[in-house]
Amino acid sequence: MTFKQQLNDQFARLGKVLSNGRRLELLEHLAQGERSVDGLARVAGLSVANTSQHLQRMQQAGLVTARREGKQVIYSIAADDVVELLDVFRRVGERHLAEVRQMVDAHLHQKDALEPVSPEELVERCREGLVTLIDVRPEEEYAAGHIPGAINVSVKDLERRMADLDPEREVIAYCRGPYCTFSFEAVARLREAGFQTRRLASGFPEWKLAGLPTSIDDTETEPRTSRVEP
Amino acid sequence: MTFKQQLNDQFARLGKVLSNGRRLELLEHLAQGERSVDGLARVAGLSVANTSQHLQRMQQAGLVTARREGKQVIYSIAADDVVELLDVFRRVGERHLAEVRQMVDAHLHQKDALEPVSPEELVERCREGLVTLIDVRPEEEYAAGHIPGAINVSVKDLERRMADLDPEREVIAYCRGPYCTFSFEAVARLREAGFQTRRLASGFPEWKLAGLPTSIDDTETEPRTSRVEP
DNA sequence: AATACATTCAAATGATCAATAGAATGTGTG
DNA sequence: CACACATTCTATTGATCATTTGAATGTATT
Repeated sequence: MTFKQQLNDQFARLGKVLSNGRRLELLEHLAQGERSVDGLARVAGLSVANTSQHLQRMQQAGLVTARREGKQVIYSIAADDVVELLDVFRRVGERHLAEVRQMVDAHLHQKDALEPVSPEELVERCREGLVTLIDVRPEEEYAAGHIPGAINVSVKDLERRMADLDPEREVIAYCRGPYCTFSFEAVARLREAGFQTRRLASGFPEWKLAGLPTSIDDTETEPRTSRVEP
Repeated sequence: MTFKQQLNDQFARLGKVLSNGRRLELLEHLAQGERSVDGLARVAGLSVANTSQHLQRMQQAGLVTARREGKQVIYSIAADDVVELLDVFRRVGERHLAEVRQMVDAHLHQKDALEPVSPEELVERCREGLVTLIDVRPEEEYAAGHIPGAINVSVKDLERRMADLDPEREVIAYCRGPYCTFSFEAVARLREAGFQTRRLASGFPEWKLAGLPTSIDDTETEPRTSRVEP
């Protein structure tokens, strides 16, 4: 076993950790913000023991970190580059895995017809003040961080709170990321109700990764001054 | 099994493909340029049958493509984003896998002492014409593509061809990438021989990915006009 | 100190995968 | 058409992993 082989085996460990759909799902949820073990287990629909084991594997690989808070253990993404990795991963996957394309096209019907909005365009539109920006993730994730100016209308509450939205303004919805179905669903339902609606092409983690400003409980933070290129 | 789970399972297939050290090594070699099955088997030190199977798995995942040429089958990287993926992968791995850090530090002794040169600095130095740039990869890989102005001095031939190098000019060496040991070895040996020498921080695939100019058999190509940020 | 709770550990089962060797396929050459 | 050659296929073995279950650990509360 040469040095080169040993080194590549180490990198392969990272691949092993990313080789399980449940773990990828947990990572996606963690990219929204930190969470406790049973919080994650609930949103991912897994047993607590199973979730714990997956989290430990990811911790060993350095993808997530854990800290104790009272009787709970709170996990979070270890660093920004993990979100970046997740992003490249899905980008390559989408482009190359025929099954993914097919599945995405079939399920997120007329993806192109929904005309996604780019982050740049969203910034522009928000500045103009002509759009209503809604965060359709669950309340907890909104509280852990969201795009400034966005109001939290989770998909569950959408029907109920639709009356609060101004029918004259375009509504832009965003959620967890490009493969989260919340914003697709929200756009579809709002359009049925007669709203002019589009969805943000990416989600909150991508927004944050790009160094754009975020808010936590209405306390706005400054955008990062510059992007570090390693 | 929900739609989200099925989708993540598809992405996990990508992880599975990247979860084997041998495959990562094959990908690294393919990032240098296209190669036949037994060519790859030889450089990676694997059996032909084994190499073939690994390549087929990667092809299924859309990471590499194959074409027939005479009685040989030539494999190559499917798209640039695969090199990018490999890059992020190793970057995250290096930062987070304690074992990797330790292994790299131990083996590539005094990594910092070798003061790697950034691509930007290299471009500048080349323009000034004050350095000798050497490509220390095997001849085949040099032929498949290299940095303009670089001369091919494979590590094997280094001792023999050292006399051809101008002792007054700084020598900068590059190889397959940040974890290829060729350039480390070359720098070490050249320093022993009294040359002022440094290594390029990355390798040829990273150079090409960044859109910097490359040559094939002394036919220089234009650099890409701009980098697309998704 | 005793209890309740969140998380982790340990063991067991079924499934998937890497690697090897030998046979089979398909392609160019004499 | 037969031969040599590169690659792929098939079958097998040993190893690793996901998941479940029940017990054990560690932390706060009463």
